[in-house]
Amino acid sequence: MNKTISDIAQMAGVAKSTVSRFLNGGSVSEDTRQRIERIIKQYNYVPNTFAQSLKAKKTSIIGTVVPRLDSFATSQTLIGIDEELRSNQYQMLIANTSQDMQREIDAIYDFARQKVSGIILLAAEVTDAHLKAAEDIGIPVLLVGQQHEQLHSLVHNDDQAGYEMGRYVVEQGHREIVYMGVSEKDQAVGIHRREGFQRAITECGECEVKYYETSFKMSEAIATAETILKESTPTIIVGATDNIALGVMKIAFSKKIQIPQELSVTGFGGYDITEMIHPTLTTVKYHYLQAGQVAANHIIRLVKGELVEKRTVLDTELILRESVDKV
Amino acid sequence: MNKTISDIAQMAGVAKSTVSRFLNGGSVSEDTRQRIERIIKQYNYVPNTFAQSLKAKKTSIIGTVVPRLDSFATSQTLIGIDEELRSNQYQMLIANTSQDMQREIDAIYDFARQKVSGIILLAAEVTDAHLKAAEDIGIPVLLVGQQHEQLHSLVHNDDQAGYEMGRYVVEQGHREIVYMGVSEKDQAVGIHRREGFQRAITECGECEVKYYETSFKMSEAIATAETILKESTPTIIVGATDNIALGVMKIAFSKKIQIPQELSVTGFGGYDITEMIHPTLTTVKYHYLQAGQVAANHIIRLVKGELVEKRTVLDTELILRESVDKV
DNA sequence: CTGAAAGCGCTTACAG
DNA sequence: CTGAAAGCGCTTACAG
Repeated sequence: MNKTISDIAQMAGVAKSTVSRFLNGGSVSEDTRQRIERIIKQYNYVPNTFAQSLKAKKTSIIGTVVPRLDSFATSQTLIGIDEELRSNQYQMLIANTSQDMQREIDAIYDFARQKVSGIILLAAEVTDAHLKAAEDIGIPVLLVGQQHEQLHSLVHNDDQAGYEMGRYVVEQGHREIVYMGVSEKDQAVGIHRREGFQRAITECGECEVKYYETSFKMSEAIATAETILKESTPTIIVGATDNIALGVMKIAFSKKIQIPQELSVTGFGGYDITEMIHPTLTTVKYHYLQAGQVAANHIIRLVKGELVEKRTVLDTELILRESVDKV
Repeated sequence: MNKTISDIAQMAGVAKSTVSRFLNGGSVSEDTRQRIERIIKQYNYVPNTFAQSLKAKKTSIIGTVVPRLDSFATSQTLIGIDEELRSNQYQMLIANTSQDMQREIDAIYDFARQKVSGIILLAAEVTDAHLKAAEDIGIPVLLVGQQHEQLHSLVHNDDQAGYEMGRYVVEQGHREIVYMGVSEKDQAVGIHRREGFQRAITECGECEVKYYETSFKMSEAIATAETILKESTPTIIVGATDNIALGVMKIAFSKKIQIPQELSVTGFGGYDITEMIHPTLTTVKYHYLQAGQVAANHIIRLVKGELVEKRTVLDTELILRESVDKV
C-alpha cells in the first residue's frame, strides 16, 4: 500500500535514481523537480527508513540509557535531550535498565546493533564493563552525571553544590551538623558532592560534621534518619539528595519535631516537589533540562566528528527556602 | 567489521539460506546446526535488524506516545509497558509530545513509517485526528487512560474511583464539599471521575457539592484554591488529581489553615509523593504499573491478531490516610 | 542533468 | 535437509 521510490519514479516518468537524487538534495532540472515534487505530495510518499539505513549503515537515532524512568532527574534530562534532538532531526531511543547494571551493558550493545549514531549514558556508576562496551561498539558515547577520563562526559558541578551548601549551613550558625550521603560507587554524589561540603566545613575551622551513609531510597533514608535522631540531636541534617531530605522531614513530622525550628533540613536536586511541600525545602538546584539539551548537542557534534570538550561542567544553584533556621 | 550472514555461511561451509533457516528456527541437520552455532558464537554474529525489517516489512517494536515524561502516571505506565514488552522480546519506542496535540498525531504517523508493529497511545484527549491517524496507518492501536468505541482501550475505573471517594467523604460527615475538577475534554478525569463522585453525593440525599474547574498544573490549582477559600469555607476540598490536592495543601499551609483539623483534602492518583508529605494524603490509588503491563500484553496480542476485549477496566483503590477528618 | 546497474543484508518460495 | 535465485526499497558510483 505504501508507495516506493520506484512507484514515484515511474509516475513521474524518471528513473528512481533521479528521485533519490532529488530526495537527497542532488541537482535535478527545474522541470524534473516539479514533477517529482507533485507526485510525492500527491501520494504522501515517505522513504522507507529501513532501506535507507541498510544502505547508509547508520541512522539518525541517538540511544539513551537510563537507570530508571521514575525520577525527576531522569525525566527532566530526557525531556531536554528529546527537545534538542528533535530540533536537529534526530530521534531518541530510550532504554530503561531498572538499575540493573547488566542490562545497562546489554543496552549499549543492543543500541550498537540497531546502528544508533550515538549513545547518551545516564549512569550512576561507571565500571570496566561500561568502558569496554563503549570501546567495543565504535560509536560515540557521552556520559551524563558522572565523569571518566576515557569518555566524553557532562556533569553537574557537585563539588560547587556541596561547597555552597556547606558554606550556607555554616553561615547560618549550625554546628551540630549531620550529612546523610550515599555510596562512593556513585562518584558524583557519593564523593564529589560530599567533598565539596567537607571543604566548606574545613574552611570554617571550628566546624564538624558527622557523616552517615544511606541510599537513594526514601524508605532507607527514613530508617537512617530515625537512627540518627535517636543517637544525637543535630541542629541540621543535610541530605545528599532531595529524596533523602524528604525522608528526614517525614520522620521529623512523625516525631513531632518542628522544621525548621527544632531541626533544619536541606537537600540537593531541586526537584519540583521541594517547593510543593511545607515547609519548602532549601536545596541546590541542578539544571537537568539544560543538561539534557547540552548532552544532545554534544552527542550530535561527536557523531558528526566535530570537536567537543572532553568534560563539561554545569553550574548549580543554591536555593534558599523555608526548611533552614538560623541558630 | 560486523559479520554478515554471508560471512557466517561461508565460514560454516553452507549457503546463507541455510544459516537464515537455522536462525529462524527452521529445520537443519544436527551437524549443520553445530557448525553454524559455533561460528555464530565465535564471531558474536547478530543479524542486521534493518535488513530483516526491510524484508519482513515489520518490526518487533511497539511505539508508545506519551503526552509528557515528567509525570508519575506516565513513568509508572512506561515502566510497566517496558517490562512486559521486554519479556516478550519486543522493544519499546517512546515519543514524547509535550502535550502538543499535533505532535501526538505526527508521532502516530512517524511510528507507522518506522513500521512499528503496534502503538500504545497515552492520550488525555481523543480527537477525530487521532481516530483518522489510527485508521490511516493500519497498525493496531491501543488507547490507555481514555476510551473510545472505535479503538481498543484500557482505562482505570474512574467512575468507581470517584464514587468511592464520594461515599467516603459523605460518610465522614462532610457537607460543605468542594470538588476541583478539570476540563471535560479529558473525559476520564473531567467527566467519569466527577460523575462517579456526583453519584455518591446524589445517593446521600442531603448532600451537595460545589464544582470548580482548574487545570493539571499545580500553579493553577493553587490559584483556584485560593479563590475558593476566599469565597467559602468548605470542610473538605476534593482535588481531581493528587497534584491539585497538593496545590490545595500548599495554599492551606500558607494561610495557616490546619489540615485536616480545619480543612480536609483528598486527591486521586496515589502518587508516591502523597505518602511522603505531611499530612499524608488520602487518595485513590491507580495501578499505573499494572496498566502498563496489561497494555503491553494487549497490544502484543493485537499485533498477533489475537482477540482482545475492546475495553478493559482496571480497578482502583481508596487509600485512607491522614488528610481527612471526621466532622 | 539523467539512467542502468550493482549492492546493502536479509528472507522466502522453489527445486532438488 | 539444502542451495540458487529473486527481491525487499533504497543509494551510489559510473557512464552518457
